[in-house]
Amino acid sequence: MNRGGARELAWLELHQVSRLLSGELSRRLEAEAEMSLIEHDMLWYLANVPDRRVIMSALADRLMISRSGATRLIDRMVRRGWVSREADPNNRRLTYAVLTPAGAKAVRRSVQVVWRVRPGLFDERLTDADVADLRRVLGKLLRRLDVVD
Amino acid sequence: MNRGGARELAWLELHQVSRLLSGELSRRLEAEAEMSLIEHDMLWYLANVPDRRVIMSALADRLMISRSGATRLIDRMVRRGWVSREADPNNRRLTYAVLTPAGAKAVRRSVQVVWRVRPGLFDERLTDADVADLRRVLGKLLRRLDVVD
DNA sequence: GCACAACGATTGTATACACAATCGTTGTGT
DNA sequence: ACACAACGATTGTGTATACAATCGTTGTGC
Repeated sequence: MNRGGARELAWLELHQVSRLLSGELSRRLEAEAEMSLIEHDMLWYLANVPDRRVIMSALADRLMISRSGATRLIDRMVRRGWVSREADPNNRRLTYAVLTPAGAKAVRRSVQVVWRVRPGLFDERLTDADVADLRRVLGKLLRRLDVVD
Repeated sequence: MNRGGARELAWLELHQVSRLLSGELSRRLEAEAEMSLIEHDMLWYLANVPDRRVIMSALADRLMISRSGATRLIDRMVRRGWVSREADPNNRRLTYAVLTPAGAKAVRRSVQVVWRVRPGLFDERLTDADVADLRRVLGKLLRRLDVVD
C-alpha cells in the first residue's frame, strides 16, 4: 500500500529526529536546570530581546504556542520569580512579560545545559556541508508556511 | 551572547519545520477524518503490520510515546470501535492491539487526507536531491539516538 | 516447589496545552 | 458622543501526556 517511498521516510525521519532531540534536551534541562524546554526557550528569547520585555501575543507567536498557553506559561514563570508582568501605560490592553534578575540568572544556567548537551546531540555529528544542506532544505519547507520570523 | 550561529539556527529551524508541518497535517486530519495525527499514525502502522496486530509495548516504542500513553490511546480507539484488544494465550502479560474492519475503513479515509495534504506541505517543494540530502543528514542524527527502528 | 525478581499493562495523579467564551480596552463610523 | 466592532489577555473546560505506583503474570535461583 505504497510504503517506504523516500519522501514518506524523509517525513517520518524528520519528525522522529525532532522528537528525539527535543525529548533528550528536555530531560536534561528538567534534570539540570529545573525547567522545561519551552520555559528555557522563552527565557532565552526574553534575555536576547531589547529591554528584555515582550508583549504577550508576540511571545506566543514566537514560541508557536496559543495565547492561553502563553498566559499560563508566564503565570508559572511569575510564580517562580523569573518573569514579571508589566502593563503598557499607553495601551492598557497590552501586557509585557519582563525578565527579572532572577530569571536572567536562571537562563544563564539553562543555557549552560544547552551548550553542554546540544553539541553531542546535534552539532558534532554534522559537517558544515551537512548544516548547509539541512538549512537549504528546511528553508524551502519553511518559506511558504506563513512563518513571520 | 553567541546568537545566530548556523548550527543554532539549523536546530531551531528543524523543530520549527517539524512543528509547523505536523500542526498543519494535524488540523486537516482532525477536520477531515475526525482523528488526531498520533491516532492516524497508529492506525496506519497497524494496517501495515502482519496480522494487523501488535503488542502494546511495541506500539508505544514505535510511536515514541509512553506505555501509559499507548494504553490510553488504545482505550480511545477501542471506544471508537477501530481497534480491539486481544490477549495472548501463551503469555497472559501480553496484550495485542488489533485493527478492526471499522478501523481499516477509518484509516483508508485518513490516509486519503494525508495523501492529499502532505504533498503540498512537503513532497512538492523538494527535489530528489533535496530529499536525499535531508535523509543523509537526518540519518546521521538518528544513527546514535538509540532508535530501534 | 517456593520466594522473589522481572516483565507488560494499567491506573492514579499532576501538568501542559488548545479551543471557545469572556473581560476590559481601544478604534471607528456616523 | 455613542454604539459597536476589533483587539489583547485571561479564564473555563476538556483532553492528551508523562511519571510513579500497582496489578497480575512469568521466569529464575536455590
